[in-house]
Amino acid sequence: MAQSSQKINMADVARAAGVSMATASRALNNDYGVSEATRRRVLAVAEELSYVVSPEASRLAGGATGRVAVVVPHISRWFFAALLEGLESVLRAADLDVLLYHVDGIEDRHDFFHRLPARRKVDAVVVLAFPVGEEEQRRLELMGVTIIAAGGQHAPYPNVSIDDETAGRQAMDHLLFLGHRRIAMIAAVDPDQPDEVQPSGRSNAYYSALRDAGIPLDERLVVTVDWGGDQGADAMAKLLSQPEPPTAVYAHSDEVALGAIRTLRRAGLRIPDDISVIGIDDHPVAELTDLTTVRQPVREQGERAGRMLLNILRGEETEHGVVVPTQLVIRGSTAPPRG
Amino acid sequence: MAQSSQKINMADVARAAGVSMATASRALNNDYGVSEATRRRVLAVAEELSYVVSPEASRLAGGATGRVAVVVPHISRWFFAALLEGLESVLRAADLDVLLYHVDGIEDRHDFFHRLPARRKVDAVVVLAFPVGEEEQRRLELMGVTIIAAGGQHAPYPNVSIDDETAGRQAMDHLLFLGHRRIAMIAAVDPDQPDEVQPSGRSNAYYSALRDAGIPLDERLVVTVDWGGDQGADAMAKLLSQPEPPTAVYAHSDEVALGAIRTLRRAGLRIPDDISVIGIDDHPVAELTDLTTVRQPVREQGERAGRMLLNILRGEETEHGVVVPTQLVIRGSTAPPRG
DNA sequence: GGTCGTTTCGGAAGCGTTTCCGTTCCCGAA
DNA sequence: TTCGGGAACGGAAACGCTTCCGAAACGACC
Repeated sequence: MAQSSQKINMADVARAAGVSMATASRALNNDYGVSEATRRRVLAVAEELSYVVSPEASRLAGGATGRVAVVVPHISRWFFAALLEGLESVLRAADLDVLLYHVDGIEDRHDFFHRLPARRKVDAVVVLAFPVGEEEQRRLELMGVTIIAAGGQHAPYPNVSIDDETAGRQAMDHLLFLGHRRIAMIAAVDPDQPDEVQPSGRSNAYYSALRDAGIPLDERLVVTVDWGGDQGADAMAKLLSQPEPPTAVYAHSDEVALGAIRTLRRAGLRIPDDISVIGIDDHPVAELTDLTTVRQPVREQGERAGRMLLNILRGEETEHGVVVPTQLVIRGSTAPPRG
Repeated sequence: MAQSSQKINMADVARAAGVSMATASRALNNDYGVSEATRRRVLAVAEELSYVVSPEASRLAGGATGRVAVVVPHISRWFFAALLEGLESVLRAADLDVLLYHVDGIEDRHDFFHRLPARRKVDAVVVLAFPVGEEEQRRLELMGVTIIAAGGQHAPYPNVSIDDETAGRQAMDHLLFLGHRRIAMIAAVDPDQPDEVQPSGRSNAYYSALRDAGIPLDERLVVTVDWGGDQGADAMAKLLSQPEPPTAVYAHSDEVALGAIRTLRRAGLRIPDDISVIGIDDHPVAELTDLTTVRQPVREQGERAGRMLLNILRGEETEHGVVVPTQLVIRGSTAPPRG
């Protein structure tokens, strides 16, 4: 049994199976043009010799890399990590390797698109949760690989995401349903994504909900801040300093909502008795802090994106834009206004 | 602007730089035997042509892959994501690509080590925050690649982490300093890491702190649960159901502490007036929820691990075991016991 | 000025596949 | 019996790099 466990290659397999390398290659790849008998023989020999094709050589000679690049910002935030987790799971199940490219900050991002380190290293690129600019699009296409997007603003690529406006409406409608009329909004923007100058779906929801409810807009009740808990806290402080503070706060995300709550608590206000707060996302912490929110299936978005990619890679048809549903989750941070 | 974006290879670069491929290769790889002037010229041309070496060809010919595998569990938890973030940043700065292998659950993990998908695909493997078993060690070594660990139990590899016992002592000593004598511990274990049967440093800290303070151990004040916020909540409920509840709770992690707090709040208890709670980690949410905790520099651990790896890959000397310091962060969830 | 040691550089042989062209073989149709 | 056509298979040229080995250039030293 003590065989020379030297590095054996396809030539060895071919020889042992009594076929040419060409045929061996075809058999090993389940390619067209090999008789069933031959294929079986080759496969058996390969198994016997516990041979596996060299991915490097395979790729060099023209095959696929079996790798996909994932570009993701802010990876230590739950949302992005969860997205990544979902994506990775289906990709790896399909025997694809995931090359991680974390881009934080606008310049980091520029750098990435400028250098395109993924070039000729992957079969596809998945852009997680950020908009792709014109110039960036061009460079991406230059790579000549499949591209898809997930979890974010609709890129011009196949993508999966939630409907932000609907999610926002679910939150606002809940507040309105409870009887609130003086509702503030803490809008959060990602400072690293300047493209997002146009009003977001989550903001639109605020305006349309008020309009539909016949409540006049009070500009002072809208505060826009950079994304983040601390920013949420600051925003809440600003809101609180007004002559007629809101009875409810609609925050664009759970983290921002948590920040707002901290300010509220420190100010001695009770939640939801004195003021209601609602977020969006259903961050795991939301459950631990009894925060009412609108849940979006984050991991699932990553998974869907992964499956989409798989389909495309296989040359199959696939949906182009998938929208996954969101859902109101009522917890302890919202209640009817006092009175 | 419409340049032919054809695939260019090293031969093109060499030609453009007026050198042979051999020299170009050496220059691109920062190899020995190229004059500084030549090297610069080659690099400039490469940049100009936005050329990157084909990892496949490079590897095939005997070079390095320029890739490192990162094995990480629970990626959507802040701790792991932050670790990864730090690691990735230094690795990418060094032009190494990161292959992400997410292993969740014990079987997933076994599967990984059994198949070792990273085989021949990477130059090194970084194991993030989980202990490596005997058998796994063997298989890892079989790969013949560099291996390091970060953020976790000391593996038999170069690694960086915190001193769990010290961290625990910082938390316990704070509670004791405030005057608490009836202190409970909610110990958290990772259900996916059965290796961790031996008492952890965080637990040891509890016992030694009590001993040093001359406080007799009350077994009923120790609850061990699986890691997680909900589990923390359950543990707290158990603690609360006792005839003589604690005046302070030491939780192994911030998430667990938050869970405990939820139970406390729901029970109508006020924090820190009625009961103090302290966690470990300084999860971003801790700041938002005014949770006193012991901070560990997570991102930094990832970065240090990355630099260690870089050193090793370069064949330089490097420290074998790095311990980064932790620090007590006093916020609003702890106070002296009610007198 | 000649010899020897360094340093820098080029030629070319692989590395292990895939795939483009053929070639052979077999079978049914004419 | 011959011929055409398709299936099965083989030869060999890429694929893009690294590296061994030797050549050339350049000083330094005697």
